Amino acid sequence: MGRIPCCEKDNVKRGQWTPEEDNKLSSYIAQHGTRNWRLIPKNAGLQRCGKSCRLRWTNYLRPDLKHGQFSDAEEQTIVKLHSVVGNRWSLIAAQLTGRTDNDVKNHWNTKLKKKLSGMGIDPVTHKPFSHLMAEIATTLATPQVTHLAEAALGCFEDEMLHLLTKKRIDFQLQHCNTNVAQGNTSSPCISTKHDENDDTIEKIKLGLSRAMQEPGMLPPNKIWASTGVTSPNFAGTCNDFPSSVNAFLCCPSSFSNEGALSPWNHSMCTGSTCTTGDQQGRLHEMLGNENGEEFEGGKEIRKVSSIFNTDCVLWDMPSDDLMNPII
DNA sequence: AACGGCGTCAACCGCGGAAGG
DNA sequence: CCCTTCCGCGGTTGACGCCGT
Repeated sequence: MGRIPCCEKDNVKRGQWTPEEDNKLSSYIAQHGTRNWRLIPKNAGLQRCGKSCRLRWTNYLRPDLKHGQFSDAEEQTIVKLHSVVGNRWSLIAAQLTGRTDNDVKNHWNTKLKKKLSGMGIDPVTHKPFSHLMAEIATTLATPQVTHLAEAALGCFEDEMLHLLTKKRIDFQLQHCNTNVAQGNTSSPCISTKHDENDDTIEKIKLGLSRAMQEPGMLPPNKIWASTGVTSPNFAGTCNDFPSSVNAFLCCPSSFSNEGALSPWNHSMCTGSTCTTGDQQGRLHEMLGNENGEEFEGGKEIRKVSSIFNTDCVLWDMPSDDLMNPII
């Protein structure tokens, strides 16, 4: 049972490659090319698995590879493409000159995921955490919503509190410091802040509960169903949420019904502005024809042109209010 | 100086699909 | 068609270096 191993594990070296091994592999490939990886280590005089040789070549030795830091533009491209194609690293890497899928994957896992999370965006769905919470709420009956709100707040409390109370807390701290500086130590700074936070939670819960009771709450996730695309990364549009939820969830007017064709508007608009022209061109090139109707060789078809909306902001707050406004 | 925690990145593993007999 | 082999992909692991205590 089981799969035949790609090589005899007893006879192959594993772990880090030495410069000598790199030289052997590089010079062999320079002479003979990369046909038949299984034979390459034997012919090149390497005690390595063919698979290991391929990996070493494609991820490190290839002369067209770019080593070093990812630029801002590259990061933006990764985030945008990831929001469209998910963890298809080879596809994403193909859009970045000199980067491998391993590079992109590592960079995503070590840097970009954290950056997005720090901004209050779920790196899996590319939606604000709070948006997800409201989305879950729409699937529940009204009596359950209060419980949901409580449970969800346990998950997203930090982000929501940050967004909703940052200005107020900043003001309180300033106010408190001023009092201390003036010798007025009777001001209950800490307890006031705590009470305000509790108050904010109650307001959020109340708002969410009300939101769930408004008509027309269910977001139109027919976009994906109608095109046959099976994506767990559904996102509704801003306009489909009631104002009480929209207040801290959505982009403004640019999310028209046309914009709703792309569920990824939020991630496309990370930060205060959206994709630049030439980036859009490359993405269009990758995603399909000028009409944006083709996707990856026709395997998956849907409209993509609306991904590249401009002038939108992630929140209805200035970007410097985000936890970590890096993009 | 020693240690532990953490982040980064190269490398490995196993699976699925393509190609060829 | 079926089977085998090979390749590519994405997830995971482990080594290593840095940093704080």
